[in-house]
Amino acid sequence: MDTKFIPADHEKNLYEFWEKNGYFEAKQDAGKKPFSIVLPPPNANADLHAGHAMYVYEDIMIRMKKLQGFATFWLAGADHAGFETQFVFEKHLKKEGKSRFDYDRDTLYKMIWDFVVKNRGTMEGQLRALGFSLDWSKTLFTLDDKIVATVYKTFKKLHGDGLVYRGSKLVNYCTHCGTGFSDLEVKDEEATGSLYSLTYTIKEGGSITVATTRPETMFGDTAVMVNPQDPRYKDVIGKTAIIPIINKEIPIITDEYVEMEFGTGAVKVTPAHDFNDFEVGKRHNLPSVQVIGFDGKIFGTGTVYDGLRVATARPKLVEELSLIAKDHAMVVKTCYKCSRTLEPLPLEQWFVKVQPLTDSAIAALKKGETTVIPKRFEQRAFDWLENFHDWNISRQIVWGIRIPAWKCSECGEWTITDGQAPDKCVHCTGKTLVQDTDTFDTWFSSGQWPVATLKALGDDYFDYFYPTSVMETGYDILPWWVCRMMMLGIYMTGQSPFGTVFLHGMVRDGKGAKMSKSKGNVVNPMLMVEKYGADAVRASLVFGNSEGNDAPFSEDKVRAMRNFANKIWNVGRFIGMMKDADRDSSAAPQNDTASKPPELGKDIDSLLTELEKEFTILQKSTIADMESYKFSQAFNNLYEFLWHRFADYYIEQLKSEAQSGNIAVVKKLEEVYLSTLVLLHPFIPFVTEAVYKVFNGKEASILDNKQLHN
RNA sequence: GGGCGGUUAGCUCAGUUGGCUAGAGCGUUGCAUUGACAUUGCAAAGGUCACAGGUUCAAGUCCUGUACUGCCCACCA
Repeated sequence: MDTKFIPADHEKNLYEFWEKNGYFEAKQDAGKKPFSIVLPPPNANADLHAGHAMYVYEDIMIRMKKLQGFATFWLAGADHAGFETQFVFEKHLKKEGKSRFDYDRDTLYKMIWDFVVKNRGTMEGQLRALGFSLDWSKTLFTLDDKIVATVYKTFKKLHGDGLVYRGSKLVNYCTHCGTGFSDLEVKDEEATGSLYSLTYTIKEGGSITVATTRPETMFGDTAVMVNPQDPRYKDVIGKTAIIPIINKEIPIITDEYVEMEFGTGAVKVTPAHDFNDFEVGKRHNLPSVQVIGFDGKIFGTGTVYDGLRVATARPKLVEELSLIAKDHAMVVKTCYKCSRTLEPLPLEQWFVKVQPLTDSAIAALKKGETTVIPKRFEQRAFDWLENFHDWNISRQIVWGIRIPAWKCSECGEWTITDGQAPDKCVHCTGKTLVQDTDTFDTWFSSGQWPVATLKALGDDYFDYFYPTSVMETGYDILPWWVCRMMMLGIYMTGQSPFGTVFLHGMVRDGKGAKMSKSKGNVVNPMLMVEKYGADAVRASLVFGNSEGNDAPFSEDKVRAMRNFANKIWNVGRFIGMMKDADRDSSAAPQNDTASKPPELGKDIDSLLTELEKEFTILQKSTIADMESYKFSQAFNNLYEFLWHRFADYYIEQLKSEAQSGNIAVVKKLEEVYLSTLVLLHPFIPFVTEAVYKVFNGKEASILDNKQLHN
């Protein structure tokens, strides 16, 4: 054995040994209990970041359950990550001086496909480097035919059950990225904007002034609104206001929604470009006039403003009308990808009517079919589920699963299929059908991931492993993903897709600050693996943290854990040397103690008993802690025991005895040491397996150890 | 405006159902060492557990309030 544990000399070989010998392959076994986790599929196209390393909790659970004799299955997969990937690809195109508009749909799709396929191996290699015991023999991709087939089927079923409808609503639309988003994808930015006073002449005489942050939308105004209780405007209700420049006449109406104290107490109503106004418009049967296009430019006003972007039109209008502005703290909705301001635009989309789905998810949580750990996140799940709006699942991008809906050119109705192009319209039997150009929101398909994957592998897998045991992921995607998986999983199968939701925190830098490129504090986990080994990286994320809390990640901490791995290695090395010494001394002719059994001194005897006892308690508490998802505590106890009790105390106390040839002492040390390795293995698989092999032979694996079987 | 966290050694954090003489990692200081490991060992310094009340034989741990701080959500134009 080397004097140091050098991860690079072992990790790759050990991983290959496990993978080649099928240690990670799931097998249904009627004699065993199943334990399954579906890996949140990382973006196929991107490198792993520190957050992905937190999936170590899944590896810990899987390896522990394997050691306990369960039939385990950790399902690997990759996500096409629709918009995310297309966004990256477009940046890539831009570098070559091109844009998405230079290609037709099929070509663009094909190009992105090749781009993703080329990069996908990187991510998978990184998961391997972290030592994750994923079953690679059953890897799936979110665009695999069988997965897509399930997504089509679900959509059709939802439509058939009246839970999917086509609706024209306002959508937060990014005119730069060319797509709309769901509520969850919108990022609010605090900003100091300007609140302008905009005056409309009243036809019957006088004028009315409204307060607005977006004067340019006045071209699309279809009413001016005041509070019915407002004495100031008593006389103008029902009269007609005239929009400046275009001289369009619009009514002055009343609605309780107007806050008298805000601004001037009068509001312009633009149903086509404001969410509140859209609702007001519906209540009062106001027409909706769109004046901002999907390209972000003003149109249809018949003025010089046509063709101007909002950002250009606004100052121009402010100048032309000499509008007076006041600083105003406001929230601007921006694109979470490109950070540009979003425009609310009217668009026909497919919506999922969420209430029946959220109801069943809430019920599953209430009756404990699924439990959330840490508990505080369960409340959050309830809050989300109770407040979901109908879910817009259409995205105006190419990279994704195209929606299997065809519009009839004759009757204008939609025909939904489970994938194949229909030969005729189901409403009027018309033959000219055009497929929707939109694709599904990625979360609509990934929301079906646990069901779709197991179904794709075959009913025997589905029947044995569904519902899965644990869903482990970051708390940040509880609403996006976890809630949707419950909603859709229950809808598809009648059962919640997982028994436990275990949420981990965000990885922070060494100072506890959010990692971000602009701050330059991003720690690359793969670099740390190269430098200090996967065991060290894994351990550093678990050690001294509390589950569900954000976890600081720093080189210092990784180094400390590297030292621990090395300590484990050297304890093994020392015990190995003692064994060799015993062999040598018993072979020595002048050794007369070899003929009689070693007599344990009283002190030695009680030390060994004490050691045995201490280990037994440790093993029990480790199992109990892990059952209750207190992985960090389990690991900290193991660390403390192996280093500061076993090595610093017991070995030091028993050192001379062992060196002078007391076989019983060496044997006991070896026994407890190897048993501790088994408990440590889920956390730091490489060094434990490496040492285990030193003691048990090259072909042995600690994963075959039966110490934890019942 | 709501909701949820956090506030414990110089730094980053643990502290499970109240029993703590309050811990860890890193950092700091001193000593040790050619035979498992300097990626080491031994020892030490360092905390009125944010603040104010309360419950209790006993509170870092439970309750109430305050301050500061972080995150999430929300249609005031």
